[in-house]
Amino acid sequence: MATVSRVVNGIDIVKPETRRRVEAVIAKTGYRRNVLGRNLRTAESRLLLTMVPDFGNPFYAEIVRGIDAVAQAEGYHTLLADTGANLPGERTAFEMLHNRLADGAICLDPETTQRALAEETGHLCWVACCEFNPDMSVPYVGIDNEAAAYDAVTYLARLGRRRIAFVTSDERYMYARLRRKGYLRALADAGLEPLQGGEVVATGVRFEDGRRVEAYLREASPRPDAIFCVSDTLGIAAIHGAGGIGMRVPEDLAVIGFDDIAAATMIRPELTTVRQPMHLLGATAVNLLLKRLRNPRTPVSGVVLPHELVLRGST
Amino acid sequence: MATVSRVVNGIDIVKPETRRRVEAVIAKTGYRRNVLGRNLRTAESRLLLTMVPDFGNPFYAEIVRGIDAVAQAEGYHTLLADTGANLPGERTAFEMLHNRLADGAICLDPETTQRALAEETGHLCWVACCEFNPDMSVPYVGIDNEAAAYDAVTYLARLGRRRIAFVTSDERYMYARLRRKGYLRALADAGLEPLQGGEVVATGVRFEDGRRVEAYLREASPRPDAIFCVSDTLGIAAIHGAGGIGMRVPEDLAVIGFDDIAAATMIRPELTTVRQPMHLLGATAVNLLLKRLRNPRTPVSGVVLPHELVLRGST
DNA sequence: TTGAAAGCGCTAACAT
DNA sequence: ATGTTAGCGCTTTCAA
Repeated sequence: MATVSRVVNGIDIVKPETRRRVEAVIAKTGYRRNVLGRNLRTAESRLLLTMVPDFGNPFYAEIVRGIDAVAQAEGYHTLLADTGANLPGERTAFEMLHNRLADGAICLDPETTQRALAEETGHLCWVACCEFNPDMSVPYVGIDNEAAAYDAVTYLARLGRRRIAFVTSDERYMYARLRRKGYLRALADAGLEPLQGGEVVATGVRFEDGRRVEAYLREASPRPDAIFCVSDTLGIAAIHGAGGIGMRVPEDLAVIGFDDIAAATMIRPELTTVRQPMHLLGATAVNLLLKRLRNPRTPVSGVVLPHELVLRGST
Repeated sequence: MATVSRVVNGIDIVKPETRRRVEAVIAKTGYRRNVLGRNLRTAESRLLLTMVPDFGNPFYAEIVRGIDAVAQAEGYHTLLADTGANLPGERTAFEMLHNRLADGAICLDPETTQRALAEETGHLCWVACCEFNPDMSVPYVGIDNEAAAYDAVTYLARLGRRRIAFVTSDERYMYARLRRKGYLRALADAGLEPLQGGEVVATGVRFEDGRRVEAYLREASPRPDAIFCVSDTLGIAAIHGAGGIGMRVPEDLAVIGFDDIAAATMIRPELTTVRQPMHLLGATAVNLLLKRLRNPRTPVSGVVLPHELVLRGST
């Protein structure tokens, strides 16, 4: 039994002849070691969990690819949990960490949920990605959302736009709150007033949620001459909605989105947006996590990655 | 120890007084049973795996929601594995089944990979969703892809279109092969010849892969007057590409996609497409899986769900 | 109704 | 270099 274990784990104090024999039997019987037993014994699974608030948001896809690429290279498996952006869903995922079903997790969930959990999780090993709160004593990686929004809105103001609307969604997300802050600061610095009634709250960032934006455009008075959205999906909806009521983009309405998902260049006009380094965001998150996993005493650290305003036809 | 186990599992031969005491201690000490130990003992995890070939394809999102909804209602957890549509990725996921880390799986991977695995998997419990081969002796749920494609192309022909192009992608997917078959049969029945050079093979079905479609449109000679795509993402790219070379949709080019993802109604013109009952597809898959899990001797069965041609502005 | 004991499959320490 | 033993945390007989 012990020798088989050594062979399976590649511990090389086994005599070649013995190893050969063991391998032969393994091949013949189709034996496979039960990972459950191993995990129970070693209290390690070499499995990482990615907690995604909404599987349907294309923004997360590229991040997940970044995560998977690094994790795989480091000999870890990855699995995704769709938490539905709520506490019970996240708790379920953390349960798996407690049970040592997974060694660590990367959490993309709203900052509010993260905070609620940070108190319960004790010593569990996880990092925050995209959504984070520097005060939370959890390692994180993300961008400077306020600065990014500031850049986008300032650009609109420089273009001469005066009535700049703002489309946000679920403000349980820190990123949404910060982008609003950046929006307001940019307005102030440009000497502009927030547009009356120009703060639109969508129910989420799925394409479907963009209907709310279209409704706003239809009814707005005064009409905006520019619109900054916290997500590309919403920005695309804004362009669609503008078309529906005969507003021309960008002549009558300039639109800026956020993320730079693939669909942003599949519409007309193409969407100006703030690009996030999604792949790198995911890759960095895993590296942070692995560092802590290998040495739990590694001090908590945060990484802020650069964003980039990508100019296209919608402005 | 045994009594605690009884309390935790809600076995009600425990004296109320004892139960109360146990619960008090549990609350005080923050004890939580280790699921790994339990799984090892019971050889059951109450966890289901969904194997997704490409996390970035929005088509899968709604299916996954259907899966999660039913699974949760039945007391199962679900986790997603991004297999990358390749054998090693899928094998890794199946490994988890072997290890009893999960009880069963729903597989959305290409039929070719599925088939390769069906031979290795032995008695593992899994079902095929969307992608399936009725001859494989694995339970499945999907739509009639050939008939659906036939309907779409026949509709184009009835519209008077004569030069109907076909955009497909990765033909490791059975659905792609079947849709091509439906396309060809519809042409034949309408007395049309396949358009010369009008079969475009994209590298995948992501938005990015749509560039291939745009290139085709730019260079095609003769130009098509209609185009049927095996995916909405590709259909959206076709509309985008048409705009880039001054072709009007639908006047110069009618476009039909496949799936009815949310983005289909976020572009102009909106995309005519073949709708799949995604939520139901996922829900049915779980039910099939659960039936087998509860009684492994349940005969292998297949379910074919109805599709629907949704008419919009692109035709 | 409760407790004691065995064992799920594995790995790590120890003894050979 | 190999085998023996103990024990990871749980559930499930079996006895009390």
